[in-house]
Amino acid sequence: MKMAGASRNDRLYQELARALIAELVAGTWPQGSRLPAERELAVQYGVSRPTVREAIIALEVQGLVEVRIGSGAYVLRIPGADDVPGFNISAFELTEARLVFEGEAAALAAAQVTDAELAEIGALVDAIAAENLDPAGSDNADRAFHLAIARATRNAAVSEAIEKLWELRYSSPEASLLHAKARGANIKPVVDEHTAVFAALKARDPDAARAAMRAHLAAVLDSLLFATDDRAAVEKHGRYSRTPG
Amino acid sequence: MKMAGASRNDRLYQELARALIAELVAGTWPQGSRLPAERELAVQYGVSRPTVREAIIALEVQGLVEVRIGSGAYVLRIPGADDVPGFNISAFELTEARLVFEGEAAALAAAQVTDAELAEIGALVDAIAAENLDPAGSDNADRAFHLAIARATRNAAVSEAIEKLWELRYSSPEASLLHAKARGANIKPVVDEHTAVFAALKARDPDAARAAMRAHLAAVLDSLLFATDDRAAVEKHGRYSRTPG
DNA sequence: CGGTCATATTGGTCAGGCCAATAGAAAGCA
DNA sequence: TGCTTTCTATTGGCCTGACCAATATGACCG
Repeated sequence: MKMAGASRNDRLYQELARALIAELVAGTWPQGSRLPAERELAVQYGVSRPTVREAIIALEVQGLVEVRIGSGAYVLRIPGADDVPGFNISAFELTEARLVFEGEAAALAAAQVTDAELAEIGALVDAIAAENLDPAGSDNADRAFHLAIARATRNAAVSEAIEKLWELRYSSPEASLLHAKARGANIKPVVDEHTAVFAALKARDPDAARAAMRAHLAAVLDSLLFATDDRAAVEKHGRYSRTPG
Repeated sequence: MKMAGASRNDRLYQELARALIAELVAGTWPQGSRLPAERELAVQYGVSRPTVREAIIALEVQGLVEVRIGSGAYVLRIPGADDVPGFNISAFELTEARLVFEGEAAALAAAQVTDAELAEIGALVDAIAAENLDPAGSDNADRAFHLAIARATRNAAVSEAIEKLWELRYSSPEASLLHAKARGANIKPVVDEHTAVFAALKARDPDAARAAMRAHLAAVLDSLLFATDDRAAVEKHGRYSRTPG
């Protein structure tokens, strides 16, 4: 199997799912049309039928296709085509907003976090480490980590607002694309940064938590800069670097 | 296989996925813990391993679990634990969140704001003053003032998140009720507070803007306290009063 | 011309197998 | 004793091949 954007350590079905989504975006199979049969896709992509099935299920769960027994898989929607709310928020804006907001959330959480939540967050740090071994892997653990901290503030409004930021990330094709592109550049540091945030929370030190979270997201911002040529974005950057107060 | 909530014409993996999610909700496998091995689940539920794999992939795509090769599937989050839309967000939580987030937004805006935006914001201060003369008046100008500042950050993600907070205010019956109740108690000061924020923006002083915005929302928090008997909420308050840094 | 039925196609599921990564235990070493 | 290395059982990843059920297609017949 030879697919663009693919990487090893990536489970085959994810690789295939990405390839199929790329085909959807490319217009190979228009909305409402039928995908090739599972057996056919298996031959085309050089994988087994179970792998094809797994990839199609991944698309199905995302609401991209609908499978009709005995008939085939039909395209429900093209990813990134309809998303009305997904304005054109750039990955920079998003990360800058997160830097500011999640930094404060971390500070609040440090003063509120319970032992149970600390255990949960600690486990997520490990999960992130595992997740990061795969350069093209998902960011589920990463997201869960940040949302867990937001929840630890005990303020539903805070966690709702931060969740909103993550939603924006996924609804903005540009943002999620650039993030994916930037992943491979900042692997090991990310683990240390998350560990630092966790340590500050564990110490229940609000200022340290804020600083650690800001440092982490500043690093993410840097990795985004490496992944783009947009000089305007580069210049815009920097205005969020300092710490508040 | 005998599972609650199952329906025919339902593919087996979907049925299984639902059952697994039910287990998650029931607490069978806590957050961070490992699910039974695929082979084991297959025996437990009387299905084949491919079906178990498909169900787990469905959970994985939804961000519920994370699969680590050679190790197992680990619970990332419990569905329904966090995704309870903000219908029960208290006015205190909301205002506390605004204090933190809008404070930072004001600081960012101070460094970015244009003369045109300053003129707009200045006009809104007057509008707020006029609005406050009417005890039964709306808070449209107030809202417009805060959103204008959010927009002046030049960061769509920031303004989206802050808009989200205002949406929560209106979608939460309790919050809007208490806000209405607290009106009238803090009329004149509110005008001065907004004027202070405006002055800091005009001076393009980020720290002053943050402080002014925080002071304003801290005052709102106080007026909310006067309007309630909830001692628990009163005690909870105060933890956001200090300025960061 | 329209309805019926046989058949090919397609997804659904299973069984069983082998490989690679992981993790925990056992053995070896300092 | 305590740390490192090695071995092995466990676990997920992926494949082959098969059979069943639902669907779609086209030939056949009234």
